[in-house]
This record gives sequence, C-alpha cells and structure tokens, in this order.
Amino acid sequence: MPAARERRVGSRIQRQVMQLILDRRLRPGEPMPTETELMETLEVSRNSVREALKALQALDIVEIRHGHGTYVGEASLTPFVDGLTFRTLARGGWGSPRSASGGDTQALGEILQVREVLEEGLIRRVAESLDDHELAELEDVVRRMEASGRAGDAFPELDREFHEKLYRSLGNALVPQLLAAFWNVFHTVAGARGWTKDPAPAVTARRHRDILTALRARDVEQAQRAMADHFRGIEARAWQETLGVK
Amino acid sequence: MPAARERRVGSRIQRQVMQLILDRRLRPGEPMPTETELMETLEVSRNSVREALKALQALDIVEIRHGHGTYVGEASLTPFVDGLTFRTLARGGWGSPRSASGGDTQALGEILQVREVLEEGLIRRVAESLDDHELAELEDVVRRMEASGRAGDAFPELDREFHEKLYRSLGNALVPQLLAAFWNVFHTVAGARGWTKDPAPAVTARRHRDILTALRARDVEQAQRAMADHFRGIEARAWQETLGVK
DNA sequence: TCACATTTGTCCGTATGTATG
DNA sequence: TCATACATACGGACAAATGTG
Repeated sequence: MPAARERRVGSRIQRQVMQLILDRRLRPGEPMPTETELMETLEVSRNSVREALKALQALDIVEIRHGHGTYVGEASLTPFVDGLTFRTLARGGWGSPRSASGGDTQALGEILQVREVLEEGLIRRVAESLDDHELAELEDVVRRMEASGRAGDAFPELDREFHEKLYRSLGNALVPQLLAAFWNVFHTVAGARGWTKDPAPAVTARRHRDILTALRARDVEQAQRAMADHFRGIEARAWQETLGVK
Repeated sequence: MPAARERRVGSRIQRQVMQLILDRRLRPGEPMPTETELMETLEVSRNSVREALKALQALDIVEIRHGHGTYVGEASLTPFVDGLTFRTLARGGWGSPRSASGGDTQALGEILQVREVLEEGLIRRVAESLDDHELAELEDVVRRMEASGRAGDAFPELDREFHEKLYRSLGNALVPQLLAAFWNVFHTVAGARGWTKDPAPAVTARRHRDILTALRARDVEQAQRAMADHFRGIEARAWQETLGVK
C-alpha cells in the first residue's frame, strides 16, 4: 500500500495523513478530520499531528483555517514558487555593491531560459488551434497594453494575462500554473533586487502585438520568432539592470 | 525587509527563519541555530519553532537530523515532485476497476506534454554545442540500453541518465532538476498504477539511438524529430496501459 | 563497552484566540 | 451575551538518536 514507499526522512504521520486523503478520496476544499480525531486514529499526540499538518500545509496539501478547521488543499505550485524564489535569493549572496552579479543572476537567467523554451514550443502547438473568440480576447489584452504603454506605465498583470489566455486552448491545466510559477519567481526576485519596472512599456506592448499578428495570420514560424524576440527583450533588460545602472 | 511580502498564512516564524538564512548568508549544508537558540532569539516557544522548522523541512529549506542538529537544506525540487505526485494521485480517484481512466490519466498526459515541449526545445539548443566527449558519454549510455534491450530488460535509470547527460552542456542547473522532477512524478504515478515496465525496451533503445545519430550528424531538425518520436512512443505506451490490458 | 552531553522527537496539561450559532 | 468547537501557543517533562571521551 505504500504509494510512495519510505520517505527519506519525512515523518510517518505525514505519509499517513496523505494516504488518508487518498483513501477517503477527499477533494480540495473538503474538511479534514480535526486534530483531535487525527491524534486518536493515528494514536499520536496533538503536537505530532500539528507538526505533520504544518508540513503538509507548506506543501499546500492541506489548508488550515484558524478557529475553523483543516481542509484539503489545492496542491498548487505555490510551494514550488516559494522554494524556487528562496533558492534564487539564497544562492547569489547579493554580490558586491558595484557589479551586482552573483549566482542569483545566473539562476534568474536559468529560469528565463526554461520559460523561453517552454513558451516557444507551446506557441507552436497553440498557433493552429486558436479560435476567433480567443484571438479577440488576446486583442483586448494587447489593446490595454498599448494604452498603458502610451501612458508610459508598466503592465506586469496584463503580461501575465496575455500568456495565460494564450495557452488556455491547450486544455493543459499544468501549463498555466507552471508559467505563472516561473513568472512569479522572476518578478519577486527582480522586485527584491529593486529593479525598476519595465522602462519601455511601449516596446513590450509592441512585442505582444507582433505575436498576436503572427497568430492571426496562422503563421507558426513567425509566431515563434515573435515570442523569441519577446524573450530577447526581457533578457536584455535583465542584463542591463544587472550590470549596474547609473 | 520583507523580501517576499505577507505570506498568505505562513507563520511569522517561518519567514523569520528564512530571513535568518538569507541575512547570515548560510549555504546548504551549514548548521542552523539549534531549536533552543531559535526560541531565544525569536522569543517563542520550542513547539512553535519546531512547527516552523517542520514546514521548512517540507520545502527542503532546512534539513533536520535527529540527535545531530538542523542544517540548511538544498532547496531542491523534491517538494515539487512530492506535491505534483500527490496531486496526480489525488485527482483521478483511481477510476473504476475496468476502465482505469480518470483525471489522473489526463494529469499524467499534461506532465508528459510539458516534458515533451521542454525537451524538443532544449535539444535544439544543445545539438550544436555537444562536444566529442559528451557524444561519447551518450554513446556509452545508448550501448548499455541496447544491451539491456536485447536481454528484454527495461532500463529506467539509463533513460534518466541519457536525458541528464544530454543537457549538461547547457550549463543550466535548473533544467536537469526540472526534467528529473517530471520523470520522477511520471514513474512514481505509473508505478502506483501497477503499470508494467517498458514492454518493448529494444524499441526504446532504438529511439535513443536515433536521437544520438542525429546529434552526431549535427542535424538539429532530425534530432528534434527523433526526440518527438521518442515521446510519441511513451504516449502510446501510456495510453495502451490505461485502456485496460489483457 | 560505557557513560555523558547535546540535540531533536514526542507527549501532557493548560490557557488563549477565533469563528459559528 | 453566551456556549461550543476548533486551532494557536506556551511551558515542562521525558524518550530517542548521535557524537565524544
């Protein structure tokens, strides 16, 4: 019955609680047994139960609401985001004041490369299957980008929205979550570095317009190139920020 | 100071311990303060400290060794693997005995698609930069695959090794970890489903041989096609298993 | 082999905060 | 306002694992 056998160090209780969710076929949002019930069925103390639940909460496998109860979690990718963010921040060591380059800059580049490979491959698969409704939605997002760009305002949320809508027709629930995860890590770390927001939002809006134009024309190759250009722009910006501004 | 702003529910202590690692620039493997020290510096009880540490342990941000001490963790992707595995197992609900199809089969397909997109894109970037030494290493792996295939034995570990060596020259530390994560999730779930091992290892070995041949010829397009064929084979196998055997 | 100190693991009892009715 | 049910937090105690002399 051990779905995954011996956890390397993870507590027995932790596995038992996971197994309990699987056995009872509990769905996200459904209530878990209370701590008291768990300590009786598992025959351990309240403290041990709590420690296990805390660990599972960190993995978003359960959700604990104070004064209310414990519920089955979404098992989302937020632990992945937190972990990757922390790792990126912890690696670099901030670098010296001048050349701010450190291991973190490299780590950020690695994340960007994975995102780039993913999106360049994904846009090929989605380029043919986009229907008029989805194209219209993307058009709407790009219009708002352009308006924001003319005003000189950055639009990180619109950027997020564009890429999410773009891949919706894939029917792959993992893809948007993964991309959102990378996006979150990148922007959180960039924010912690004090990077300025997109200095040239009009250019970024233009990149998205190019992608949309290629998609409308059903030109797979051009769409991929446009996506690549988009990332080239992000990389250039990241490098510029890293190599010391003024 | 809040590198990442208000954690959605995460305890204050948890963030403080993470911040402590960042502030003191502690590297993976270095010792953390003992629980006693932490409860003094953070002015909380030992139970609270332990719960926070348990959560951080689940994220592989710290590593706890009984009777020895607490150490800074690798912040690896194992939490990601565990979470994704659990999520996949928890979604499907096992399905009915006969048609074993469920949401889990779809989730498995989604994971496979992401891996496929990633590897097809990555092999393009690596096809030109592989040197003779790396090609020789791959040759060695493929030879062992072929030997194992002739004996009719499956070779999951060699498969893993091939894909890992393939992307080493990228210099991107995140890539092999991500791929290993997907690989682990896929095989753990497949194992829990009781799927048989690769029923035709000789064919799988042949797929890898094709990839290597294309790489030797520096034929980027052909390498990508060979990689795509490889995944086509995996998908076919997965579908076959799902739709009831015997 | 034998203590011994250090550190984490587990448990108990109690008090407090929070949401529901 | 009150009662109930639940999670949160604390302090103290002892058990178990590990390393050292």
